[in-house]
Amino acid sequence: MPELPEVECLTRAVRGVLKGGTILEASFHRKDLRDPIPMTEFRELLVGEKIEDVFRRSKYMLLKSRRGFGVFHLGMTGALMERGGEAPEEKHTHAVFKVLNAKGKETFLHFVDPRRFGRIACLAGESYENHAFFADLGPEPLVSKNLGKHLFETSRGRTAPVKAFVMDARVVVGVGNIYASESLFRAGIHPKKKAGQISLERYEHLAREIQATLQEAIKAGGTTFSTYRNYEGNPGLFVVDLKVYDRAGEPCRKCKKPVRQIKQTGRSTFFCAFCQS
DNA sequence: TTAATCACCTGAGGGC
DNA sequence: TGCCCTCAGGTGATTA
Repeated sequence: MPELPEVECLTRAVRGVLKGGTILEASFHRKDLRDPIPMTEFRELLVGEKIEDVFRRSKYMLLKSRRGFGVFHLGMTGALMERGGEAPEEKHTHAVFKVLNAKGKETFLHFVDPRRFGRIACLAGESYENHAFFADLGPEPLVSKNLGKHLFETSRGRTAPVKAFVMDARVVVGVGNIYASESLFRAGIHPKKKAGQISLERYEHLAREIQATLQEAIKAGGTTFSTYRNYEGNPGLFVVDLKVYDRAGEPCRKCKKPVRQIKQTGRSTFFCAFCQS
């Protein structure tokens, strides 16, 4: 499932193809995903325009043209893959973009999303920061130099469990269910501990582990479960390094006691009751 | 304001 | 083999 590392890997791949290039055609095979797709506006803002940049904010990938931004979110099962032709190769191919890359070669990008939790949107103008998608977002964990202090200060007075707290994109972006469980395990913090009761020292430790976990996942090409595929259509490799996620009942990699699974705010949480307090 | 719950959606997997 | 049910989770809306 795409989280920040997967979107970062995708963004880097798409940047290599599309920055300095042009979208020649945009074909949409359905009118809506999570939201209606603004097909006409998307074509007006991006088709035929030079793509000046491709970048990521939170779990969104943005394409910048002279006239505005294309916005992609992969939701739960989304993927954007390079393909040799225009014809959909998969059942849930919802959009196909014919692209002329910066080197003058034609290629096709297919947006595939079986569960349709993804999003294709566009924004007119020169800035995106004030749009509803982005206005309330917290800092980027990979570039924030004072993430631990930020988490500590933001959490004062909060009674929500720390796992729900770090998954809140208004607090810090990009920490999804997998990496929240993994980072808390690595920092030795129990996922049910109240966010407001955790010390600055422990938040600084957690911040380091969030950053390290995300960086390692990016290096490995992202995490894969049943549906995630990267830009080339291949699975990510980070699943082999997961310490607790999806390992309920298996021995903890530190103490050998069984990893436990609980539900928190409707999500599965995996942790070691002996290593995390 | 904060926290919890629900809906959206489809495929995988288990039980019968 | 086929049907039914449950589960998975990012995000935004709704409720408490």
